[in-house]
Amino acid sequence: MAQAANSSRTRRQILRAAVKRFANAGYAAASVQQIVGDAKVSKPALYYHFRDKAGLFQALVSEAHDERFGVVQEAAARGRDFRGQLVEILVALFDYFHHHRELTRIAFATAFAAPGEVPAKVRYLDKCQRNLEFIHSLMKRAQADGELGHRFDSRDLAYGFYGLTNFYVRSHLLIPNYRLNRRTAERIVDLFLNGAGAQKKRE
Amino acid sequence: MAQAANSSRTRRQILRAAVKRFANAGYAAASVQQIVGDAKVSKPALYYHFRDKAGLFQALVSEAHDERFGVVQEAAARGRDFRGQLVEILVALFDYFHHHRELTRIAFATAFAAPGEVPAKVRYLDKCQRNLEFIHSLMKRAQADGELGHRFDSRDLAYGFYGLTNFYVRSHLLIPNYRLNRRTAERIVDLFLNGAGAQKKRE
DNA sequence: AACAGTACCTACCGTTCGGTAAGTTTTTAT
DNA sequence: ATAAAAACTTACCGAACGGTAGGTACTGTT
Repeated sequence: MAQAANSSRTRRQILRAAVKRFANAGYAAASVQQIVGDAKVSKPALYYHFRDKAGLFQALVSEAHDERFGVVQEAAARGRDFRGQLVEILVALFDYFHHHRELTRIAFATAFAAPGEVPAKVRYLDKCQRNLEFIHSLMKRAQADGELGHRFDSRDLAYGFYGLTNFYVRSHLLIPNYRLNRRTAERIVDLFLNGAGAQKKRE
Repeated sequence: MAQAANSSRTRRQILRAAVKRFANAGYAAASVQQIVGDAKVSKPALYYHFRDKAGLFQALVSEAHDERFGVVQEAAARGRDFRGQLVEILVALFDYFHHHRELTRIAFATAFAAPGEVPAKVRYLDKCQRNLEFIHSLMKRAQADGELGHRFDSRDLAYGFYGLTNFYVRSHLLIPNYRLNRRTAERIVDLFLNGAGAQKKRE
């Protein structure tokens, strides 16, 4: 073959199979035997491309987080005003999740997994923090620009929006019939900006 | 011994050890050998009290969910008005989570776990739905009573509040320095009711 | 032609897994 | 006193686990 090691056909097949297995069984319950079976390669082939089971998992999750982070940043750049940014971010996330359901499952499960369940190697928490910090920076800028009041601490706002978002995505993972489209994104942003108590449309 | 089977000393010891192991390692990675080791009982003692590993886990999670649901209902009954109900629910949940950190970890991890990771026996989804439906009923009643506008669908509101709540608890699980007290509860409820855009205190 | 490195393979390692068979002690019922 | 059920024990399965030793086929380089 003699391709670049990161895009070898075998490597890609292993990753594809691993996503499915990890998504459906979790890290601990997914066995490398099943993975190499699905990928139609031998076990040493897997251990040639990845240091161990943990390394395989890590490569998967790390790449997914980075890609998602990039998507969010691009979306934020597309937004005209603050509300537009939030909507764009949500739409982009919905789209990303729609096309990477299994990776998303893994990411969520990993975030909530018991400390000893998932290989401790990478600090997934850091990657999540990075996302949160980005949202936080948006909130701070919106407050500085006067697009957002100072009634709430910017960190609380970041938590609130992040939480709202996560929950909708999560619900969609569990109950896929809840359709996540641009209209949903706008509704969530309005709920966030105007509150449940708002009686009429924002002017 | 000859006690009621549900409160035998051995059984309680097994459950105590199991909570710790499942919370720290996840379902699949926690082994029954470790559990009986911690509990200082033999393996067949465990299999005497529980049908199998899945049954042990199920008993744990099921009881936790039911207890939590009861706590929420009692809290809601304590609230004077709608806002008070929401605040009371949050305070009660914060308190419950504070005293049952490990069980909470398990509950969250289970909710997000891959389908094949956790024993399929019980529909945990149903227990979560029950919680959501209860919140939903509060929202509907608040709308009927005029305490809440009709700008948002009651189900969206339930999702929103549930999501906000979950996220804060979750954050607290991951980053315990974020203190969850009554003041935090009130801030979250205000954010939910008035929205991030609100500039001044609710009258 | 000789060698080195890549990219795998078959076959197997020691360990640990969930679970059980069969026997023993303790408690309760008659 | 005795049977029987409950509450365990030690000792041990077979299967599956993650991981590896050692060999092989195929490049590309010298």
